[in-house]
Amino acid sequence: MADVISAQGTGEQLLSEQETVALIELMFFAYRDFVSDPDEILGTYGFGRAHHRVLHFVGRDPGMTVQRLLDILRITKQSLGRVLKELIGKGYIFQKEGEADRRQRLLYLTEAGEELRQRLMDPQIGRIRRAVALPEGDAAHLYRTVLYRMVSPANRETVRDWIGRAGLPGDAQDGG
Amino acid sequence: MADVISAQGTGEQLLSEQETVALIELMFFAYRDFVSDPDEILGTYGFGRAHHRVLHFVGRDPGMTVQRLLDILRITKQSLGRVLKELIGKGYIFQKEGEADRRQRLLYLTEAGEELRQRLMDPQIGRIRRAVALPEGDAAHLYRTVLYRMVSPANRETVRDWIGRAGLPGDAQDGG
DNA sequence: GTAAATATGTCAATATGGCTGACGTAATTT
DNA sequence: AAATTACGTCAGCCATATTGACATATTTAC
Repeated sequence: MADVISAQGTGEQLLSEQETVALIELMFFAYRDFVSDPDEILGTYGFGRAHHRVLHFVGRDPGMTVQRLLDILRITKQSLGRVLKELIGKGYIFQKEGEADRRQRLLYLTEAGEELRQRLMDPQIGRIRRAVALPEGDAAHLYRTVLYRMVSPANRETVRDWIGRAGLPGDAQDGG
Repeated sequence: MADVISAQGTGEQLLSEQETVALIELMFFAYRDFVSDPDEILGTYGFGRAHHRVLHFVGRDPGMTVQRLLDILRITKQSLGRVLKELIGKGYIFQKEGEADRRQRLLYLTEAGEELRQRLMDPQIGRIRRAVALPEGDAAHLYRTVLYRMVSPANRETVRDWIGRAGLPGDAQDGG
């Protein structure tokens, strides 16, 4: 870590281009392997990554509306439609009419859905736990902070609201 | 950071499921935004994410073979074929017969290719630099370490060889 | 020197997961 | 009563991946 360029005088340093490129590529390799385990499992069910996302987020917030799911996934309702239909058809998700607003079709996981969601998540939990199990300080905290700061400022409030309960660092003062 | 479960007695701690799920989701959100800037630029060229990957990796290792590129990207040559043909056709990449082995078609960026690669990389460099510009210790180093440990052990040697020059931490003792 | 393996390219068919645009229905809000 | 919202669906298109098959040139192995 010798070739850093000093920055705003606040103690932070500007990463060299070479070091930053290494991080860009590590993002690619890490993400590739991060999704490889669930991908394999999904294959045996005839599902894809899109199904995983739906299962995961519905499981995290049971009773969510279709619109909320679309906002999180950032896809169109037509794209979601096919995936959702398959998940419902195969008995992993069911819908319930909203009580307050009967236009809504609130989303829930069936028992099979909960099971599959957990099965898909297990290898990722293991991978992350092992990755952050470092002797040097609080690696998990710093990792979370950096990932959070990778999110575009315009999206941070939404992300923060979603993650919420698991605790995020105080919002920093950068305009990325 | 209260609800951690102590682990192997080496000072590391096991992350709670809740905290780990937050990291899983942050991976998703961070990666989504991380690729959003290049995606926008690529659209104006009629290119997609696949073209970006090819431009990036060829630019990082000019003269690489097609096979080496396939190994890095982990796609089939048929998938690469179309993308490569478009990049060559539009003048961003050119091929040169290998001198030692004349079967090889070594890959290089044209000047336009170099320019586009840099243009696509710039916002990602900025995003990462801002994300790791933290007062708390060496955030970049820790971030790189964690990302590296997210890579499957079976792939770490390849990744390490690739990243190499930018310096990676000593290989740790986990069997992820 | 012939046979086998390697590096690359290409044709064809298929799957997944996105997209836009248009239209319809039911329920809620104004 | 009219406008808006929540949702679903049909149809077509695009990008990116897949498998399998086949061809060509070159290098390596026996």
